[in-house]
Amino acid sequence: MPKPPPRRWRRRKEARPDEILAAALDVFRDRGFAAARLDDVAARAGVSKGTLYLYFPSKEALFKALVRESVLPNLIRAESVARAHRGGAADLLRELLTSFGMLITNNDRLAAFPKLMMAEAGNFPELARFYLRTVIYRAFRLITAVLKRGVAAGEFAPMNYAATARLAVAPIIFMALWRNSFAAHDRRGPAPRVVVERHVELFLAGLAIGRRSS
Amino acid sequence: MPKPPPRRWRRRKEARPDEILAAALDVFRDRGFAAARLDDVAARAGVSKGTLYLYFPSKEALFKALVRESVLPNLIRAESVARAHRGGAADLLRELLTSFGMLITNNDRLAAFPKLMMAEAGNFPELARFYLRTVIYRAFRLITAVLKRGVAAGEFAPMNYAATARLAVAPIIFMALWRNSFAAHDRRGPAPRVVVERHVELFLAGLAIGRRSS
DNA sequence: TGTTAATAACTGACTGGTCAGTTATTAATG
DNA sequence: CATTAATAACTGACCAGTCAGTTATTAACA
Repeated sequence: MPKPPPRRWRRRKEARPDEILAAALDVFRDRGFAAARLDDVAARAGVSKGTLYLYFPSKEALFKALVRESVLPNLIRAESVARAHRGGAADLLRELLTSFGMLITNNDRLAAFPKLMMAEAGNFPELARFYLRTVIYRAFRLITAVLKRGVAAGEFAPMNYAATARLAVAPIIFMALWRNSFAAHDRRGPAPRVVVERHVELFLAGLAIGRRSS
Repeated sequence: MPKPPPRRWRRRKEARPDEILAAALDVFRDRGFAAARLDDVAARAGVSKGTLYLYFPSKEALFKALVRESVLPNLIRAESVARAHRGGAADLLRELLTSFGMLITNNDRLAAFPKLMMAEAGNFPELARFYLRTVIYRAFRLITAVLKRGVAAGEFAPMNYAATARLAVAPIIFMALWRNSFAAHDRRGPAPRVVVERHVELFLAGLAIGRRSS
């Protein structure tokens, strides 16, 4: 009796894109954009390399799609939290920074983006401009709005907004980068959560109207 | 009349290593470690690729030599500043962070290291461990010592040292990374110097004994 | 309802190009 | 003229993107 020929693959037009994106994010996270092999992405997605190109025209397009699907929704959620918030600016800022910090220290896949961008911006300027416009400027705008709200309400001392907005996120981004670079070799370091909490505490203390530092 | 055969190259055993290192740092800075071509390094050093291998056994060895020659001396200088300092811990910390910030925002070549390490640590774990041991832990140890000095003197409130040491340098590293990734595409951003100054101000204000933040 | 023609999802071998590291050879120097 | 710094051609491995061919699925028809 002739063996029934095993089914070698299935048509799954709907499910492919998401599976490919998930696989791509994992491989990009582990190896970086340039060093990631599309063969590996395909293998992880359970598909052949040719199939990748049925759904995404290039490696770069794959990356842009990832930013839109994985990063942007979180930023949009943060914007709506800010819009809905009714308490003080310090409270809102604490909430935004803490949840950003938790998100990025608990979620391996999200933590990959800062590393990917920092690492590859130089060699893929188009990707850098895309990320800057789509994510970074938008995040800075959100933070700046909260800072201004706080100054207007007399909660925060007057400040250089652009510089301070960068300082609000810098340590959180730093921890995300750390997680994807040195954390694997660093057994002594403090838990990322602790660093984030300490940052929020220190940052808000510095922002508050009151004693001068020197 | 026979043309005098032009001299095609010179023997310069002493000068080569430094010239090669300088060229390598430039190329690594511009393209990252993995994407840097040794052909480019050689060309920039005015030498052929084979010559590189007379002086350095591998691309990785080239990088380690760079860390030892370019990064370490600055760290060692900072340690001796700290040892010699006779004023308060806040003063010393301000001085260390400011000069670190100035160094890294004014010196293109030094600013390259954080980017290189963050970008390549995943794919070159041996390099990551080397940098962690040789540079990062040593820098954390220095900052921690200053923080402890400040707490002992009653200048700073008690704290989690490991977390706070990371927060002291995080924004400065962040600016170095920014400089090598997004700065080229970012016309609006504040001057790095301003961000560093603002960080030092904010950080020291947060550290000081006094009002609680909430 | 079983057979077959048409379609489109999917495969994987291949191409063209890149680059770290090697080696046979050449030329500067003492 | 022996030594060795330096060259440049070479090798082998790697990988993004392509495309001719294969197979699952659907639709038309008997």
